[in-house]
Amino acid sequence: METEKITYIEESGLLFEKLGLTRMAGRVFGYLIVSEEDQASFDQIRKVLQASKGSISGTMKQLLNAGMVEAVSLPGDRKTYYRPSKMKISDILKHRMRQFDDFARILSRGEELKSKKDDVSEWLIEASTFYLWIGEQLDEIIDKWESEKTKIIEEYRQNHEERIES
Amino acid sequence: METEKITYIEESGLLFEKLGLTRMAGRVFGYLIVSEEDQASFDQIRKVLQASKGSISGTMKQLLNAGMVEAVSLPGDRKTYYRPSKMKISDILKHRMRQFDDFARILSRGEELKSKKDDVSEWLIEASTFYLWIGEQLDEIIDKWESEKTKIIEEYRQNHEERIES
DNA sequence: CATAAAGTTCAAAATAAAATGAACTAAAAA
DNA sequence: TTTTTAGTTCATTTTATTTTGAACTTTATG
Repeated sequence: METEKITYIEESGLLFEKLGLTRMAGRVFGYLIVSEEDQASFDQIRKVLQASKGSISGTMKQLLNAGMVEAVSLPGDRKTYYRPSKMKISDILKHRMRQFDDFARILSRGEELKSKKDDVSEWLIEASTFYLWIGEQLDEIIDKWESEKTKIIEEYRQNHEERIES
Repeated sequence: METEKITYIEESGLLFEKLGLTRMAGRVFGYLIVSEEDQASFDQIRKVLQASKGSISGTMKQLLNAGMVEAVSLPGDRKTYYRPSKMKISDILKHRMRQFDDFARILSRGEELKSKKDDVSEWLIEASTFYLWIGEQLDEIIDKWESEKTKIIEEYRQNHEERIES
């Protein structure tokens, strides 16, 4: 495998770690992305990433659970193959936004626990309202994306090409 | 301190951990929120949370760095006091959105590294465009929030009161 | 049915992250 | 200037997370 791709796989690992997932999950996802084959077998992944079966087994479970990869099985072949799932990208965002809901909730509960109303209380109300509101707005935006994405992607593609040509 | 508040502080710790920060940072933030005093001293925080000076020192640095708390000093008093910062709540969101930029970037770079263009490539283009686009949309929404927040908060407040009365 | 390949499980080992505590620095007060 | 208080630093310890590897389960195939 090309050095560039190996570097890429490691960077993906580091990013996943930053996002609160595991490094190995990032490596597997990165590998599935840059691999030229449609899918990779368990053992192929294990060999490329030089990890143990146990580690790959646990990682695949994580990724399947997060909906980031899909398992593929073929008739007449007892192996399991994996590929990046073509999940709705907006679902990842929606999922991540739940973190904001949690944050909003804790701010709002904090406000309720205070007996004295001061400017921190004001701030807490403002902040928790913001997250409630932004959640609603985002739902609308995501609907817009789903209905107009072909057009939007085309616009971005043209912009990108212009930049390359110039 | 009331049991409820102690529970709250611990829950805040757990949430911060889930968000990728430290448990202690969450506890300190939670405490500063529910404390009835305008600000808390270093040693007061240390005592309430039963932690070492070293731990509090490092945690306060983290929180100051993340812009979540502010330090206050008073003339004729060598202590440093801390309070939750009244930062623009939308800035926290903006900051968190950088994670999505990173994610978009790695998807897009993965697409560039593939020599074969297949449906994973298509998906990568779609996904990375989505994050670019959503970032722009969010900036607009945040502007809207900043200019209309008083009105929006008032609307939410009324809704909340209605729910309580009924 | 017996064999072998493909994965899973889980206890133990390795690694990483966070907290402690003691020695240190800075700055106000006596 | 000396003392005291407030906080920082950092090596060590504690705790939590990840990985390994060997024994086990499952499923296909001769």
